[in-house]
Amino acid sequence: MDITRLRHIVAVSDTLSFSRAAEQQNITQPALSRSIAAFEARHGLRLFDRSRGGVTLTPSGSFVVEQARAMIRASDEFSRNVKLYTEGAAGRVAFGLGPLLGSLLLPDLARRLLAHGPELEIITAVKSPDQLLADLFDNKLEMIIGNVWQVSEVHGVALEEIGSLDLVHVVRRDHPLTQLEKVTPEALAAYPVARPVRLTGDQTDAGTFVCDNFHVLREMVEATDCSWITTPSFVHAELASGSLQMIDVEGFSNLKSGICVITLAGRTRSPVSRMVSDLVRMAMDDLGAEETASLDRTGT
Amino acid sequence: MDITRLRHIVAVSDTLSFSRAAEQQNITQPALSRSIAAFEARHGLRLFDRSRGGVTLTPSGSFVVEQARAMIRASDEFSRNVKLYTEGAAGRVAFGLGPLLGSLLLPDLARRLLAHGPELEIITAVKSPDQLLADLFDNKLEMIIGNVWQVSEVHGVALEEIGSLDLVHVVRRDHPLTQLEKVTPEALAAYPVARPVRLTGDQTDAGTFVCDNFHVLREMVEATDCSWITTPSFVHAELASGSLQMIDVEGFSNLKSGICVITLAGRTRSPVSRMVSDLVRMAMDDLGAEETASLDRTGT
DNA sequence: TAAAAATACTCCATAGGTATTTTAT
DNA sequence: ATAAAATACCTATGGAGTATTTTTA
Repeated sequence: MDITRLRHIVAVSDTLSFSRAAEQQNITQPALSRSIAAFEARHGLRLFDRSRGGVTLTPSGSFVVEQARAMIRASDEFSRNVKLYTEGAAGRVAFGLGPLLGSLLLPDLARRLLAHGPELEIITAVKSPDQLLADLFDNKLEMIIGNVWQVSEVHGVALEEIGSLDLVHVVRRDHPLTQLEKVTPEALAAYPVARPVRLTGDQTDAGTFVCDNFHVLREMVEATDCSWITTPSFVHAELASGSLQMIDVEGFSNLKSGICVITLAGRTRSPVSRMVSDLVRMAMDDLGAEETASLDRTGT
Repeated sequence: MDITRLRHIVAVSDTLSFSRAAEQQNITQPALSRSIAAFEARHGLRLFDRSRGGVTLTPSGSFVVEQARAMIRASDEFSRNVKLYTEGAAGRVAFGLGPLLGSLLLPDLARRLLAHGPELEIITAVKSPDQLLADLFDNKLEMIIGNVWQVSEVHGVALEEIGSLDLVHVVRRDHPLTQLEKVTPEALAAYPVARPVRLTGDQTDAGTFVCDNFHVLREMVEATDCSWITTPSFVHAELASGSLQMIDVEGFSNLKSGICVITLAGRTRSPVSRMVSDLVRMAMDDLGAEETASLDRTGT
């Protein structure tokens, strides 16, 4: 049952003329005549009476046209949906992020995504790396936006670098460490550490505060003696106001965190997810530029 | 967008194997591979990942399969509806009948029609012949089941005989005319006449009662001195009980009314209407046999 | 007689089949 | 090494074009 043929039928019904219908359908009149005749022969129905003063719909024709319109609507909708999906303007994607990237990117990303297509269904999960990986292997997530080091040793996944974040140590305003030109690791170890995830091998001489909510971490660091490794963009306002300050720790200069898209190896990605990771890449680039500017400003 | 191709896609999605899907779709594996590849190439989407341990759906594939299922449902429904329509088991027909045939046939006809297909939409109109013809020319009715003489002189309509009804004069029990072996037209004219339609040229010496409801007419004749021309079947019970009696009017012996299907000339009829007129024909044949038996019984 | 649909023929795109190669486990 | 998908090559069906005939108002 070719949709084209149904379009022919509806065209004749609309124009009540084989010639005009053919023109409208961009085929010749004989081709259209044959198309209609083929349908009539196959189904044993006469759709149109061609006689005195033109073409008229038979009751059968009227019935078939009604059915055909529904079919054509379905077909058009199919084409439209597939096209939108292919363009990344429709469809579903579920992806995960770590706490830092979630806090840093999601608000802005959500805005961009919603503007990108009204028929998108975006499902995000902000969790710890191991939970994200479990969901990825469970096919609950199509991709993870994460740190390179988190998955570098995991097998069965594919990594695609999409940018990097500068990482710096920050502490509260008037923290003793801000007095030092260069902070040694030993000096740093005298103060508690704030972290988004528990790290095996932490030297917890002075205490560790773990929280996967970066917004909470930020406020917490402002109010305690904790040192914290974060990206300048996320504490941009605090650095500008001075409520948080960067410190220069020996051996941690120009620390960067590679950000990548993590997917199951060998899996083809959806257009939507490509669109999302492109948006993330752009957001990262913007952040990079911003960060450089911000660092320059703070540095000079 | 060929539905066949969508069926191929869904089959692969269901079996997760090109070979098995091909078998299920009654084509060879290479043909199916090409079918899928063609879709993928045309839309720039990869539907399936063919790799380690078999075939898996990509997110795109999952999306397309979902859309395709809707499309296939629509297609199946289309085919089903057209098939049912062609068989006369679905669809709509509007037809008209005169008062006699309406009263005589419709109750039984309705029963048969409803049993014939649950997806039928039957619209009937019981009106006077001129109103029926007007509706026919207005395309409000597809056909009329009527008397031959009602339309014999009308142009633009086609007649198809489907049977005939015996007509007899009846009067109430103990009516003076029942005393006569043979009733002359003059004797008849001494009593009022019951009719379903007003007739130009009526000799209304003794009065005329016009009502297009045959059931009403029947009761009315039982209670008055009216004579009435009707078909024996419709007053079968009354003849048997004796509350109505046939009279033999000179010049009106073996009076018959030809019944026909009236349609607009040159118009192709719907399968449903053919089915309906076939049922009417059968009902008429049944009535004919019944009537003959009845007449024989009464006659002897 | 003129306009419109049907027919005759030809061509070509495409779906499908058979045989074979490639790939991945 | 084997099972399954992809490729190569061929065929045939059918959809569409051009030219022409038939129909009917």
